[in-house]
Amino acid sequence: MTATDDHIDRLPAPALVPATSQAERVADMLRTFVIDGELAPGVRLSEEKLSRKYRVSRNTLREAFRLLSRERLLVHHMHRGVFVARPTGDDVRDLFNARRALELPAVRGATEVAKDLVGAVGAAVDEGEAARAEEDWWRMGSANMRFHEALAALAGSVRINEFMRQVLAETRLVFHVMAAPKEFHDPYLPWNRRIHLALAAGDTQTAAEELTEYLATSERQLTTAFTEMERSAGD
Amino acid sequence: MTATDDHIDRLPAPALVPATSQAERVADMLRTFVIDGELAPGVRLSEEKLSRKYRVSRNTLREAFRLLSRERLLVHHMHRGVFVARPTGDDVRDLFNARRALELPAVRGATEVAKDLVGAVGAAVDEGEAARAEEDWWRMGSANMRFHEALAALAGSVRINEFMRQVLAETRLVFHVMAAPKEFHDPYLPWNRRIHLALAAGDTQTAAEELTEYLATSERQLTTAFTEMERSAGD
DNA sequence: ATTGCAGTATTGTTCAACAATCCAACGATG
DNA sequence: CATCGTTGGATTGTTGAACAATACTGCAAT
Repeated sequence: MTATDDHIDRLPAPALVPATSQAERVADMLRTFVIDGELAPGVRLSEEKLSRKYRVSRNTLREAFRLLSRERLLVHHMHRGVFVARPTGDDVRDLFNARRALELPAVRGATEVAKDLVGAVGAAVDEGEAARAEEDWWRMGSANMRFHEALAALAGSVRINEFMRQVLAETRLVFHVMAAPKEFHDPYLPWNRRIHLALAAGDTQTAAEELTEYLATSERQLTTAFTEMERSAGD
Repeated sequence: MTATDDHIDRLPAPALVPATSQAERVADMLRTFVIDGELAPGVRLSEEKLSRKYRVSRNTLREAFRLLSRERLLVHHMHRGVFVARPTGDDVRDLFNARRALELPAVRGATEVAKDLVGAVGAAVDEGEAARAEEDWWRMGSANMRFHEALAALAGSVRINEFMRQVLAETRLVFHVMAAPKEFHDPYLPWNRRIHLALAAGDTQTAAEELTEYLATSERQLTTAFTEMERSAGD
């Protein structure tokens, strides 16, 4: 042994050794189900059925529900149960406002930022194009989410990162409300490429302009589909 | 009765009639305790004692714990219990990064925003000065938080608003780690006034510059105090 | 068509029990 | 003296059952 214990200090922080609880595991599972669309927006999650299916007590299940409700993926109606969130047109507008507030400033300030953060943006684009080549539309959607996550990460705050992940998860719900996996992501891939190229070249101005258009176009596309949908549904 | 039911439609939305649950009430109470500093950072919250004191079952209490852990006000250590979060110097830096990312762009884009949002900013400043006149330092701190909350609200997203509230609540914890109520808020009041004046005049450029300085100064003040503190504590 | 009133199903909450784990104290060992 | 097992006690993790409170359904009455 050496005289000092410096090696110990270089080990990963204890927070990285999860030691996860049952409630968190269930929450993780449900979260992926919701994000993947296996649990459709609006469906009710019966405490009894779920607790029996996944062999956890109702109490533990309810702890998981609380976590996911705080993330807006589930909504809790008193004495009625928890439901998979069903975003409305107003939610879509709010989500895009939030994304503009997060992504645009992050891109604009990307000059004095570590290069590996920009690299992560490019990696997400690559991943998206690879998925597109294999016609794996689901993976393509994931890559697109990661792309925007990487943009927000340019701000350099883990809290912002977490919040952005949440916003994107909710955005994913929006896509599930109106089943349209391929056509919606398809035209945006080259846009992502252009944004990354501008970023890598240090041209944050162009990157921000492209992103602004991107978001406006995407929002318009979604909101029109939503208002159409809500008009026909809630006549 | 009239022929239509339009009056009904104008009533407040059902979400505003909370019908709150026990767990949420307990969470609300604990949240204010933490924010007000009645529960000091680092203290452990015993399930048994708290459940007996507030006449709720351990399970209900645990639901409340989950909510507050998600807000970073409490931290959950497996098999050890929940503790009031004790922010570190890294947390302080991250919090200020987040605030810069949220507040500065909101201020810069405040031109095409509703006037009442800017009005809310001014109201917070007034409140702060009124509190200062009465030497109510605690209320002054609250007003300062509301001021920054109002700044972030210029972005026009309820999700951003909620996130900002969370960030500010955590920031409040930082102040409790180092007990210094008055001296820390005191010099910032005139700064707030200048920022609001610039905003009201439509000079978002000046407002953003002032805010940038404000945040940098505040962060420097806190981080130096923190590193000093952590150096002496964890030698 | 609306209102009033069962009955039923589900959630809200509590309680008690046990398993799993951490922690502090003690002693053994080198 | 410092370090390392061991042991016992305290606290959390999780469960299952029970009961209360509430929402929903269907039907009868107006």
